Amino acid sequence: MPTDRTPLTTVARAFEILSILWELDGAGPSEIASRLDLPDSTVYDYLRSLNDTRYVSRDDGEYHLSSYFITIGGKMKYRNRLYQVSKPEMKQVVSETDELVGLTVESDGRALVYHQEEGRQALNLGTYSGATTPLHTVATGKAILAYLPEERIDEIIEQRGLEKRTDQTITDPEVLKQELEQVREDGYAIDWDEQVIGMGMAAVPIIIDEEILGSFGIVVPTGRIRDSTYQEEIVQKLQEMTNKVTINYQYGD
Amino acid sequence: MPTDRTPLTTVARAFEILSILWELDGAGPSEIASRLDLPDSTVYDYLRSLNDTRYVSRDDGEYHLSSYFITIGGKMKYRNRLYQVSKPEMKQVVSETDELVGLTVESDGRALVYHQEEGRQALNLGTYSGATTPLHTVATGKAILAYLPEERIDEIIEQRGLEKRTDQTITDPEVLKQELEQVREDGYAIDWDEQVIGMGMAAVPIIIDEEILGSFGIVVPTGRIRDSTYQEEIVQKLQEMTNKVTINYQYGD
DNA sequence: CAGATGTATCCGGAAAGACCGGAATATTCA
DNA sequence: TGAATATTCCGGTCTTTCCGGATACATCTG
Repeated sequence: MPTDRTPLTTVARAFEILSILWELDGAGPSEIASRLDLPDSTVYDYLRSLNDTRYVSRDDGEYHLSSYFITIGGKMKYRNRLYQVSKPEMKQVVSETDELVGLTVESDGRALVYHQEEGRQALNLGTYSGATTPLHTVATGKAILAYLPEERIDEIIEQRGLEKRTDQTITDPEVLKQELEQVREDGYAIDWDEQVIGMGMAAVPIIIDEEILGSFGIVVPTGRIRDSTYQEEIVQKLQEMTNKVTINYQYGD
Repeated sequence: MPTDRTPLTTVARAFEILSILWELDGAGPSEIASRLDLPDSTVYDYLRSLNDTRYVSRDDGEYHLSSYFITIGGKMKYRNRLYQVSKPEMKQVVSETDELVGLTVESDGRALVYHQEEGRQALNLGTYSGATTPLHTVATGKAILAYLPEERIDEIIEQRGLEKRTDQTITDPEVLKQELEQVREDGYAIDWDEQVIGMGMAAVPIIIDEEILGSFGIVVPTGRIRDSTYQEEIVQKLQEMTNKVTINYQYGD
Protein backbone atom coordinates (compact mmCIF):
# COMPACT_ATOMS: atom_id res chain seq x y z
CA MET A 1 0.00 0.00 0.00
CA PRO A 2 1.54 3.28 -1.08
CA THR A 3 1.99 5.64 1.83
CA ASP A 4 0.34 8.88 0.83
CA ARG A 5 3.38 11.07 0.61
CA THR A 6 3.12 14.68 1.57
CA PRO A 7 3.81 17.33 -1.05
CA LEU A 8 7.14 19.12 -0.94
CA THR A 9 6.56 21.73 1.75
CA THR A 10 8.49 24.37 -0.13
CA VAL A 11 6.33 23.93 -3.22
CA ALA A 12 3.13 23.90 -1.20
CA ARG A 13 4.13 27.06 0.63
CA ALA A 14 5.21 28.85 -2.51
CA PHE A 15 1.78 28.36 -4.04
CA GLU A 16 0.02 29.13 -0.81
CA ILE A 17 1.82 32.46 -0.82
CA LEU A 18 0.92 32.92 -4.47
CA SER A 19 -2.73 32.45 -3.58
CA ILE A 20 -2.51 34.90 -0.71
CA LEU A 21 -0.92 37.46 -3.00
CA TRP A 22 -3.82 36.94 -5.35
CA GLU A 23 -6.42 37.17 -2.64
CA LEU A 24 -4.98 40.30 -1.07
CA ASP A 25 -4.09 41.77 -4.44
CA GLY A 26 -0.52 42.27 -3.29
CA ALA A 27 1.19 42.14 0.09
CA GLY A 28 4.52 42.31 1.92
CA PRO A 29 6.36 39.72 4.02
CA SER A 30 4.91 40.60 7.42
CA GLU A 31 1.28 40.43 6.35
CA ILE A 32 1.72 37.02 4.78
CA ALA A 33 3.89 35.81 7.63
CA SER A 34 1.19 36.49 10.18
CA ARG A 35 -1.39 34.66 8.05
CA LEU A 36 0.77 31.59 7.69
CA ASP A 37 2.25 31.84 11.15
CA LEU A 38 5.78 31.84 9.83
CA PRO A 39 8.71 34.16 10.56
CA ASP A 40 8.92 37.25 8.37
CA SER A 41 12.35 36.25 7.22
CA THR A 42 11.10 32.93 5.90
CA VAL A 43 8.32 34.56 3.93
CA TYR A 44 10.82 37.07 2.69
CA ASP A 45 12.89 34.24 1.25
CA TYR A 46 9.86 33.01 -0.64
CA LEU A 47 8.85 36.39 -1.94
CA ARG A 48 12.39 37.07 -3.04
CA SER A 49 12.37 33.78 -4.92
CA LEU A 50 8.93 34.29 -6.41
CA ASN A 51 9.97 37.72 -7.55
CA ASP A 52 12.72 36.08 -9.60
CA THR A 53 10.08 34.23 -11.60
CA ARG A 54 7.86 35.81 -14.23
CA TYR A 55 4.82 35.14 -12.12
CA VAL A 56 5.32 37.66 -9.36
CA SER A 57 6.62 41.21 -9.42
CA ARG A 58 7.27 43.99 -6.98
CA ASP A 59 5.60 47.35 -7.43
CA ASP A 60 5.19 50.12 -4.90
CA GLY A 61 6.99 48.04 -2.28
CA GLU A 62 4.47 45.20 -2.50
CA TYR A 63 4.64 41.83 -4.16
CA HIS A 64 1.88 41.14 -6.70
CA LEU A 65 0.92 38.52 -9.19
CA SER A 66 2.28 39.87 -12.44
CA SER A 67 0.33 40.43 -15.63
CA TYR A 68 1.95 37.25 -16.91
CA PHE A 69 -1.19 35.57 -15.61
CA ILE A 70 -3.18 37.55 -18.14
CA THR A 71 -0.84 36.40 -20.87
CA ILE A 72 -1.14 32.77 -19.85
CA GLY A 73 -4.89 32.94 -19.28
CA GLY A 74 -5.45 34.63 -22.62
CA LYS A 75 -3.18 32.31 -24.56
CA MET A 76 -4.53 29.23 -22.87
CA LYS A 77 -7.98 30.25 -23.99
CA TYR A 78 -6.82 31.18 -27.45
CA ARG A 79 -5.22 27.82 -28.09
CA ASN A 80 -8.18 25.84 -26.79
CA ARG A 81 -9.93 24.06 -29.59
CA LEU A 82 -13.43 24.36 -28.17
CA TYR A 83 -12.96 28.12 -27.89
CA GLN A 84 -11.60 28.43 -31.40
CA VAL A 85 -14.54 26.58 -32.86
CA SER A 86 -17.11 28.27 -30.65
CA LYS A 87 -16.14 31.89 -30.97
CA PRO A 88 -17.39 32.55 -34.52
CA GLU A 89 -20.66 30.77 -33.80
CA MET A 90 -21.12 32.76 -30.63
CA LYS A 91 -20.54 36.01 -32.50
CA GLN A 92 -23.07 34.88 -35.04
CA VAL A 93 -25.72 34.30 -32.39
CA VAL A 94 -24.95 37.65 -30.79
CA SER A 95 -25.44 39.36 -34.11
CA GLU A 96 -28.83 37.68 -34.41
CA THR A 97 -30.10 38.15 -30.85
CA ASP A 98 -28.06 40.99 -29.39
CA GLU A 99 -28.03 39.16 -26.06
CA LEU A 100 -25.16 37.90 -23.94
CA VAL A 101 -23.84 34.54 -25.14
CA GLY A 102 -21.44 32.48 -23.05
CA LEU A 103 -19.36 29.34 -23.20
CA THR A 104 -19.09 27.73 -19.77
CA VAL A 105 -16.97 24.80 -18.60
CA GLU A 106 -16.59 22.96 -15.34
CA SER A 107 -13.48 23.87 -13.42
CA ASP A 108 -12.72 22.40 -10.03
CA GLY A 109 -16.40 21.75 -9.33
CA ARG A 110 -17.58 25.19 -10.31
CA ALA A 111 -18.96 26.78 -13.45
CA LEU A 112 -16.29 28.83 -15.21
CA VAL A 113 -17.31 31.35 -17.85
CA TYR A 114 -14.70 30.46 -20.42
CA HIS A 115 -15.68 33.00 -23.01
CA GLN A 116 -18.49 35.39 -23.66
CA GLU A 117 -19.67 37.59 -26.45
CA GLU A 118 -21.85 40.55 -25.66
CA GLY A 119 -24.50 42.21 -27.75
CA ARG A 120 -24.69 45.97 -27.85
CA GLN A 121 -27.20 46.31 -25.07
CA ALA A 122 -26.87 42.85 -23.55
CA LEU A 123 -27.69 42.34 -19.92
CA ASN A 124 -24.41 42.05 -18.06
CA LEU A 125 -24.60 41.76 -14.32
CA GLY A 126 -21.02 40.98 -13.53
CA THR A 127 -20.33 37.96 -15.67
CA TYR A 128 -17.10 37.91 -17.62
CA SER A 129 -14.56 35.50 -18.99
CA GLY A 130 -12.96 34.05 -15.88
CA ALA A 131 -15.95 34.41 -13.57
CA THR A 132 -16.96 31.33 -11.61
CA THR A 133 -20.20 30.38 -9.84
CA PRO A 134 -21.55 27.26 -8.19
CA LEU A 135 -22.75 24.87 -10.87
CA HIS A 136 -26.24 24.42 -9.41
CA THR A 137 -27.12 28.12 -9.50
CA VAL A 138 -27.01 28.67 -13.26
CA ALA A 139 -28.50 26.99 -16.29
CA THR A 140 -25.07 26.64 -17.88
CA GLY A 141 -23.88 24.81 -14.78
CA LYS A 142 -26.88 22.52 -14.66
CA ALA A 143 -26.50 21.70 -18.35
CA ILE A 144 -23.01 20.46 -17.50
CA LEU A 145 -23.90 18.79 -14.20
CA ALA A 146 -26.66 16.80 -15.88
CA TYR A 147 -24.16 14.99 -18.05
CA LEU A 148 -21.43 14.32 -15.52
CA PRO A 149 -21.14 10.80 -14.06
CA GLU A 150 -23.33 10.28 -11.00
CA GLU A 151 -20.30 9.84 -8.72
CA ARG A 152 -18.83 13.09 -9.85
CA ILE A 153 -22.10 14.92 -9.16
CA ASP A 154 -22.16 13.54 -5.64
CA GLU A 155 -18.54 14.43 -5.15
CA ILE A 156 -19.19 18.02 -6.20
CA ILE A 157 -22.24 18.36 -3.95
CA GLU A 158 -20.21 16.85 -1.13
CA GLN A 159 -17.29 19.15 -1.70
CA ARG A 160 -19.04 22.37 -2.60
CA GLY A 161 -22.46 22.04 -1.01
CA LEU A 162 -25.53 23.70 -2.50
CA GLU A 163 -24.99 27.30 -1.57
CA LYS A 164 -28.08 29.51 -1.66
CA ARG A 165 -27.77 32.57 -3.86
CA THR A 166 -31.35 33.76 -4.10
CA ASP A 167 -34.76 32.48 -3.01
CA GLN A 168 -34.93 30.55 -6.26
CA THR A 169 -31.69 28.62 -5.74
CA ILE A 170 -32.09 24.86 -5.46
CA THR A 171 -30.58 23.75 -2.18
CA ASP A 172 -31.92 20.21 -1.84
CA PRO A 173 -29.82 17.47 -3.53
CA GLU A 174 -32.93 15.45 -4.40
CA VAL A 175 -34.66 18.40 -6.04
CA LEU A 176 -31.47 19.12 -7.94
CA LYS A 177 -31.22 15.56 -9.21
CA GLN A 178 -34.81 15.64 -10.37
CA GLU A 179 -34.08 18.84 -12.21
CA LEU A 180 -30.99 17.30 -13.81
CA GLU A 181 -33.14 14.41 -14.97
CA GLN A 182 -35.47 16.95 -16.53
CA VAL A 183 -32.52 18.63 -18.24
CA ARG A 184 -31.47 15.31 -19.76
CA GLU A 185 -35.00 14.77 -21.01
CA ASP A 186 -35.34 18.23 -22.52
CA GLY A 187 -31.77 18.54 -23.70
CA TYR A 188 -31.46 22.02 -22.24
CA ALA A 189 -31.56 23.86 -18.91
CA ILE A 190 -33.40 27.03 -17.93
CA ASP A 191 -33.21 29.19 -14.87
CA TRP A 192 -34.28 32.56 -13.72
CA ASP A 193 -33.49 34.45 -10.56
CA GLU A 194 -31.47 31.53 -9.21
CA GLN A 195 -28.10 33.20 -9.42
CA VAL A 196 -29.00 36.86 -9.64
CA ILE A 197 -32.44 38.40 -9.37
CA GLY A 198 -33.57 39.81 -12.68
CA MET A 199 -31.36 37.56 -14.74
CA GLY A 200 -32.32 34.33 -16.42
CA MET A 201 -30.72 32.03 -18.90
CA ALA A 202 -31.11 29.06 -21.17
CA ALA A 203 -28.27 26.62 -21.74
CA VAL A 204 -27.50 23.51 -23.76
CA PRO A 205 -24.73 20.97 -23.16
CA ILE A 206 -21.83 20.45 -25.53
CA ILE A 207 -21.26 16.73 -25.69
CA ILE A 208 -18.59 15.10 -27.81
CA ASP A 209 -17.80 11.40 -27.71
CA GLU A 210 -20.15 10.90 -24.79
CA GLU A 211 -18.16 13.45 -22.84
CA ILE A 212 -19.49 16.76 -21.57
CA LEU A 213 -17.11 19.53 -22.61
CA GLY A 214 -19.15 22.50 -21.44
CA SER A 215 -22.31 24.38 -22.31
CA PHE A 216 -23.53 27.33 -24.28
CA GLY A 217 -25.82 29.79 -22.59
CA ILE A 218 -27.75 32.92 -23.40
CA VAL A 219 -28.40 35.40 -20.64
CA VAL A 220 -31.56 37.47 -20.77
CA PRO A 221 -33.64 39.56 -18.37
CA THR A 222 -35.96 37.38 -16.29
CA GLY A 223 -39.01 38.88 -17.92
CA ARG A 224 -38.08 37.77 -21.39
CA ILE A 225 -37.03 34.22 -20.50
CA ARG A 226 -40.44 33.54 -18.98
CA ASP A 227 -42.04 34.17 -22.34
CA SER A 228 -42.23 30.65 -23.72
CA THR A 229 -42.10 31.68 -27.36
CA TYR A 230 -38.91 33.59 -26.81
CA GLN A 231 -37.57 30.73 -24.73
CA GLU A 232 -38.14 28.27 -27.54
CA GLU A 233 -36.52 30.58 -30.01
CA ILE A 234 -33.44 30.95 -27.88
CA VAL A 235 -33.13 27.26 -27.13
CA GLN A 236 -33.34 26.53 -30.81
CA LYS A 237 -30.57 28.98 -31.57
CA LEU A 238 -28.44 27.37 -28.90
CA GLN A 239 -29.05 23.93 -30.28
CA GLU A 240 -28.20 24.98 -33.82
CA MET A 241 -25.04 26.57 -32.57
CA THR A 242 -24.10 23.48 -30.61
CA ASN A 243 -24.65 21.25 -33.61
CA LYS A 244 -22.35 23.33 -35.75
CA VAL A 245 -19.71 23.51 -33.06
CA THR A 246 -19.86 19.78 -32.43
CA ILE A 247 -19.30 19.04 -36.07
CA ASN A 248 -16.53 21.59 -36.51
CA TYR A 249 -14.85 20.45 -33.35
CA GLN A 250 -14.56 16.91 -34.61
CA TYR A 251 -14.14 17.32 -38.31
CA GLY A 252 -12.92 20.86 -38.81
CA ASP A 253 -9.42 21.41 -40.16
CA MET B 1 27.37 45.06 0.93
CA PRO B 2 24.47 42.60 0.70
CA THR B 3 25.51 39.30 -0.81
CA ASP B 4 23.10 38.58 -3.65
CA ARG B 5 21.38 35.54 -2.24
CA THR B 6 20.20 32.83 -4.54
CA PRO B 7 16.48 32.10 -4.79
CA LEU B 8 15.20 29.02 -2.99
CA THR B 9 16.04 26.27 -5.44
CA THR B 10 12.81 24.42 -4.78
CA VAL B 11 10.76 27.48 -5.59
CA ALA B 12 12.78 28.25 -8.69
CA ARG B 13 12.42 24.69 -9.92
CA ALA B 14 8.71 24.51 -9.24
CA PHE B 15 8.11 27.52 -11.44
CA GLU B 16 10.54 26.34 -14.04
CA ILE B 17 8.50 23.16 -14.27
CA LEU B 18 5.32 25.21 -14.41
CA SER B 19 6.72 27.09 -17.37
CA ILE B 20 7.72 23.88 -19.11
CA LEU B 21 4.23 22.48 -18.59
CA TRP B 22 2.90 25.64 -20.18
CA GLU B 23 5.30 25.54 -23.07
CA LEU B 24 4.71 21.89 -23.85
CA ASP B 25 1.01 22.13 -23.09
CA GLY B 26 1.29 19.24 -20.67
CA ALA B 27 3.99 16.67 -19.96
CA GLY B 28 5.07 13.79 -17.75
CA PRO B 29 8.02 13.40 -15.39
CA SER B 30 10.52 11.90 -17.81
CA GLU B 31 10.13 14.54 -20.47
CA ILE B 32 10.64 17.34 -17.99
CA ALA B 33 13.42 15.49 -16.23
CA SER B 34 15.46 15.22 -19.39
CA ARG B 35 15.00 18.94 -20.09
CA LEU B 36 16.16 19.95 -16.65
CA ASP B 37 18.72 17.20 -16.34
CA LEU B 38 17.22 15.93 -13.11
CA PRO B 39 16.22 12.43 -12.05
CA ASP B 40 12.70 11.40 -12.96
CA SER B 41 11.89 10.75 -9.35
CA THR B 42 12.77 14.30 -8.38
CA VAL B 43 10.57 15.76 -11.06
CA TYR B 44 7.87 13.37 -10.01
CA ASP B 45 8.00 14.82 -6.51
CA TYR B 46 7.47 18.28 -7.95
CA LEU B 47 4.63 17.27 -10.23
CA ARG B 48 2.95 15.45 -7.41
CA SER B 49 3.22 18.56 -5.27
CA LEU B 50 2.08 20.90 -8.03
CA ASN B 51 -0.88 18.64 -8.67
CA ASP B 52 -1.94 19.25 -5.08
CA THR B 53 -2.30 22.96 -5.83
CA ARG B 54 -5.10 24.48 -7.87
CA TYR B 55 -2.64 25.54 -10.53
CA VAL B 56 -1.83 22.18 -12.05
CA SER B 57 -3.98 19.17 -12.78
CA ARG B 58 -3.57 15.73 -14.24
CA ASP B 59 -5.61 14.68 -17.25
CA ASP B 60 -4.99 11.78 -19.60
CA GLY B 61 -1.90 10.82 -17.64
CA GLU B 62 -0.23 14.18 -18.24
CA TYR B 63 0.24 17.14 -15.97
CA HIS B 64 -1.17 20.41 -17.31
CA LEU B 65 -1.68 23.96 -16.17
CA SER B 66 -5.27 23.98 -14.99
CA SER B 67 -8.00 26.32 -16.13
CA TYR B 68 -7.47 28.16 -12.87
CA PHE B 69 -5.12 30.34 -14.89
CA ILE B 70 -8.10 31.43 -16.95
CA THR B 71 -9.96 32.30 -13.80
CA ILE B 72 -7.07 34.31 -12.42
CA GLY B 73 -6.29 35.98 -15.72
CA GLY B 74 -9.92 36.90 -16.26
CA LYS B 75 -10.49 38.16 -12.75
CA MET B 76 -7.23 40.05 -12.67
CA LYS B 77 -8.32 41.87 -15.78
CA TYR B 78 -11.83 42.40 -14.49
CA ARG B 79 -10.69 44.04 -11.31
CA ASN B 80 -8.16 46.29 -13.00
CA ARG B 81 -9.29 49.88 -12.87
CA LEU B 82 -7.88 50.88 -16.24
CA TYR B 83 -9.79 48.03 -17.86
CA GLN B 84 -13.02 48.89 -16.08
CA VAL B 85 -12.87 52.47 -17.19
CA SER B 86 -11.69 51.65 -20.70
CA LYS B 87 -14.08 48.91 -21.70
CA PRO B 88 -17.23 51.01 -22.23
CA GLU B 89 -15.29 53.61 -24.17
CA MET B 90 -13.73 50.93 -26.32
CA LYS B 91 -17.15 49.47 -27.09
CA GLN B 92 -18.33 52.92 -27.98
CA VAL B 93 -15.54 53.41 -30.48
CA VAL B 94 -16.16 49.99 -31.96
CA SER B 95 -19.79 50.83 -32.47
CA GLU B 96 -18.72 53.97 -34.31
CA THR B 97 -15.91 52.55 -36.43
CA ASP B 98 -16.51 48.81 -36.58
CA GLU B 99 -12.74 48.27 -36.39
CA LEU B 100 -10.62 46.39 -33.87
CA VAL B 101 -9.90 48.46 -30.77
CA GLY B 102 -7.29 47.40 -28.23
CA LEU B 103 -5.90 48.38 -24.85
CA THR B 104 -2.21 47.51 -24.62
CA VAL B 105 0.15 47.66 -21.64
CA GLU B 106 3.82 46.96 -21.15
CA SER B 107 4.56 43.65 -19.52
CA ASP B 108 8.08 42.45 -18.95
CA GLY B 109 9.42 44.54 -21.80
CA ARG B 110 6.83 43.45 -24.31
CA ALA B 111 3.51 44.80 -25.52
CA LEU B 112 0.62 42.89 -23.96
CA VAL B 113 -2.85 43.17 -25.48
CA TYR B 114 -4.76 43.63 -22.27
CA HIS B 115 -8.19 43.83 -23.78
CA GLN B 116 -9.74 44.18 -27.15
CA GLU B 117 -13.14 44.85 -28.61
CA GLU B 118 -13.90 43.72 -32.12
CA GLY B 119 -16.24 45.16 -34.67
CA ARG B 120 -18.40 42.87 -36.74
CA GLN B 121 -15.98 42.61 -39.62
CA ALA B 122 -12.88 43.91 -37.94
CA LEU B 123 -9.49 42.81 -39.21
CA ASN B 124 -8.17 40.23 -36.79
CA LEU B 125 -4.92 38.59 -37.68
CA GLY B 126 -4.20 36.71 -34.52
CA THR B 127 -4.38 39.40 -31.89
CA TYR B 128 -6.31 38.66 -28.74
CA SER B 129 -6.40 39.52 -25.10
CA GLY B 130 -3.21 38.00 -23.75
CA ALA B 131 -1.17 38.22 -26.94
CA THR B 132 2.27 39.77 -26.65
CA THR B 133 4.60 41.27 -29.25
CA PRO B 134 7.86 43.21 -29.14
CA LEU B 135 7.12 46.83 -28.27
CA HIS B 136 8.96 48.29 -31.26
CA THR B 137 6.93 46.42 -33.86
CA VAL B 138 3.52 47.94 -33.18
CA ALA B 139 2.11 51.43 -32.81
CA THR B 140 0.61 50.56 -29.42
CA GLY B 141 4.05 49.51 -28.25
CA LYS B 142 5.75 52.60 -29.57
CA ALA B 143 3.14 54.82 -27.95
CA ILE B 144 4.16 53.26 -24.65
CA LEU B 145 7.88 53.14 -25.30
CA ALA B 146 7.92 56.83 -26.16
CA TYR B 147 6.87 57.75 -22.64
CA LEU B 148 9.03 55.36 -20.66
CA PRO B 149 12.16 56.75 -18.98
CA GLU B 150 15.20 56.73 -21.25
CA GLU B 151 17.00 54.16 -19.04
CA ARG B 152 14.09 51.79 -19.24
CA ILE B 153 13.99 52.07 -23.03
CA ASP B 154 17.68 51.19 -23.22
CA GLU B 155 17.18 48.34 -20.81
CA ILE B 156 14.39 46.89 -22.94
CA ILE B 157 16.39 47.22 -26.15
CA GLU B 158 19.33 45.63 -24.39
CA GLN B 159 17.26 42.78 -23.01
CA ARG B 160 14.92 42.12 -25.90
CA GLY B 161 16.78 43.41 -28.93
CA LEU B 162 14.96 44.82 -31.96
CA GLU B 163 13.68 41.69 -33.59
CA LYS B 164 12.71 42.00 -37.25
CA ARG B 165 9.16 40.97 -38.05
CA THR B 166 8.71 42.31 -41.56
CA ASP B 167 10.69 44.49 -43.94
CA GLN B 168 9.10 47.51 -42.32
CA THR B 169 10.23 46.71 -38.78
CA ILE B 170 12.60 49.24 -37.25
CA THR B 171 15.76 47.43 -36.21
CA ASP B 172 18.16 50.31 -35.58
CA PRO B 173 18.08 51.80 -32.05
CA GLU B 174 18.81 55.29 -33.35
CA VAL B 175 16.01 55.18 -35.90
CA LEU B 176 13.69 53.90 -33.19
CA LYS B 177 14.61 56.73 -30.86
CA GLN B 178 13.99 59.27 -33.57
CA GLU B 179 10.60 57.73 -34.19
CA LEU B 180 9.82 57.84 -30.47
CA GLU B 181 10.73 61.53 -30.48
CA GLN B 182 8.28 61.95 -33.33
CA VAL B 183 5.61 60.11 -31.35
CA ARG B 184 6.09 62.48 -28.43
CA GLU B 185 5.75 65.45 -30.77
CA ASP B 186 2.62 64.14 -32.46
CA GLY B 187 1.08 62.58 -29.40
CA TYR B 188 0.31 59.38 -31.28
CA ALA B 189 2.03 56.51 -33.11
CA ILE B 190 1.29 54.97 -36.47
CA ASP B 191 2.58 51.87 -38.15
CA TRP B 192 1.77 49.68 -41.06
CA ASP B 193 3.24 46.38 -42.12
CA GLU B 194 5.76 46.45 -39.27
CA GLN B 195 4.28 43.60 -37.32
CA VAL B 196 2.16 41.84 -39.90
CA ILE B 197 1.90 42.62 -43.59
CA GLY B 198 -1.48 44.05 -44.45
CA MET B 199 -2.17 45.35 -40.98
CA GLY B 200 -1.64 48.83 -39.69
CA MET B 201 -2.60 50.72 -36.62
CA ALA B 202 -2.76 54.04 -34.86
CA ALA B 203 -2.21 54.34 -31.13
CA VAL B 204 -2.21 56.98 -28.41
CA PRO B 205 -0.60 56.80 -24.98
CA ILE B 206 -2.59 56.74 -21.76
CA ILE B 207 -0.71 58.95 -19.34
CA ILE B 208 -1.85 59.64 -15.81
CA ASP B 209 0.20 61.55 -13.28
CA GLU B 210 3.15 61.65 -15.68
CA GLU B 211 3.13 57.89 -15.80
CA ILE B 212 2.45 55.81 -18.89
CA LEU B 213 -0.21 53.22 -18.11
CA GLY B 214 -0.66 51.80 -21.58
CA SER B 215 -2.07 52.78 -24.94
CA PHE B 216 -5.20 52.56 -27.00
CA GLY B 217 -4.93 51.35 -30.55
CA ILE B 218 -7.13 50.80 -33.56
CA VAL B 219 -6.16 48.13 -36.04
CA VAL B 220 -7.06 48.61 -39.69
CA PRO B 221 -6.00 47.16 -43.03
CA THR B 222 -2.82 48.80 -44.33
CA GLY B 223 -4.67 50.37 -47.22
CA ARG B 224 -7.02 52.36 -45.05
CA ILE B 225 -4.42 53.61 -42.56
CA ARG B 226 -2.39 55.17 -45.38
CA ASP B 227 -5.32 57.39 -46.22
CA SER B 228 -4.48 60.50 -44.23
CA THR B 229 -8.07 61.62 -43.81
CA TYR B 230 -9.04 58.33 -42.27
CA GLN B 231 -5.89 58.38 -40.21
CA GLU B 232 -6.78 61.74 -38.74
CA GLU B 233 -10.27 60.61 -38.01
CA ILE B 234 -9.06 57.56 -36.18
CA VAL B 235 -6.43 59.40 -34.20
CA GLN B 236 -9.04 61.89 -33.12
CA LYS B 237 -11.34 59.14 -31.90
CA LEU B 238 -8.48 57.62 -29.96
CA GLN B 239 -7.64 60.94 -28.36
CA GLU B 240 -11.22 61.60 -27.37
CA MET B 241 -11.44 58.15 -25.88
CA THR B 242 -8.19 58.63 -23.99
CA ASN B 243 -9.36 61.94 -22.57
CA LYS B 244 -12.55 60.41 -21.25
CA VAL B 245 -10.73 57.44 -19.81
CA THR B 246 -8.11 59.63 -18.16
CA ILE B 247 -10.77 61.68 -16.45
CA ASN B 248 -12.86 58.71 -15.38
CA TYR B 249 -9.79 56.88 -14.16
CA GLN B 250 -8.89 59.69 -11.81
CA TYR B 251 -12.23 61.09 -10.79
CA GLY B 252 -14.74 58.36 -11.50
CA ASP B 253 -16.56 56.71 -8.62
C1' DC C 1 13.47 66.74 14.18
C1' DA C 2 14.37 62.95 17.43
C1' DG C 3 12.59 59.09 18.98
C1' DA C 4 9.54 55.32 18.51
C1' DT C 5 7.22 51.88 16.06
C1' DG C 6 6.69 48.92 12.42
C1' DT C 7 8.34 46.66 8.24
C1' DA C 8 11.72 44.81 5.19
C1' DT C 9 16.07 42.85 4.47
C1' DC C 10 20.36 40.36 5.66
C1' DC C 11 23.12 36.69 7.76
C1' DG C 12 24.74 32.12 9.38
C1' DG C 13 24.29 27.92 11.67
C1' DA C 14 20.96 24.05 13.11
C1' DA C 15 17.40 21.06 11.65
C1' DA C 16 14.27 19.82 8.44
C1' DG C 17 13.10 17.93 4.22
C1' DA C 18 14.51 17.79 -0.75
C1' DC C 19 17.04 14.68 -3.51
C1' DC C 20 17.99 10.70 -5.96
C1' DG C 21 19.38 5.62 -6.72
C1' DG C 22 17.18 1.80 -7.17
C1' DA C 23 13.03 -1.21 -7.05
C1' DA C 24 8.30 -1.89 -8.15
C1' DT C 25 4.36 -0.89 -10.98
C1' DA C 26 1.98 0.73 -14.83
C1' DT C 27 1.64 1.75 -19.63
C1' DT C 28 2.76 1.46 -24.44
C1' DC C 29 3.96 -0.75 -28.57
C1' DA C 30 5.48 -4.39 -31.58
C1' DT D 1 2.54 -11.62 -24.98
C1' DG D 2 6.88 -9.82 -23.98
C1' DA D 3 10.06 -6.00 -24.28
C1' DA D 4 10.69 -1.34 -23.69
C1' DT D 5 9.49 2.85 -21.71
C1' DA D 6 7.35 5.75 -18.36
C1' DT D 7 5.63 6.49 -13.85
C1' DT D 8 5.40 5.83 -9.06
C1' DC D 9 7.27 4.46 -4.61
C1' DC D 10 10.70 4.29 -0.88
C1' DG D 11 14.22 5.74 2.54
C1' DG D 12 18.72 7.40 3.91
C1' DT D 13 22.07 11.10 2.88
C1' DC D 14 23.25 15.61 2.60
C1' DT D 15 21.89 19.91 0.61
C1' DT D 16 18.67 23.73 1.67
C1' DT D 17 15.35 25.60 3.91
C1' DC D 18 14.35 27.81 8.01
C1' DC D 19 14.46 31.15 11.46
C1' DG D 20 16.48 34.01 15.51
C1' DG D 21 18.63 37.86 15.81
C1' DA D 22 20.85 42.09 13.87
C1' DT D 23 20.52 45.78 10.73
C1' DA D 24 18.56 48.91 7.50
C1' DC D 25 14.65 51.37 5.98
C1' DA D 26 10.11 53.69 6.28
C1' DT D 27 6.49 55.84 8.68
C1' DC D 28 4.43 58.11 12.48
C1' DT D 29 4.14 61.31 16.31
C1' DG D 30 4.80 64.53 19.66
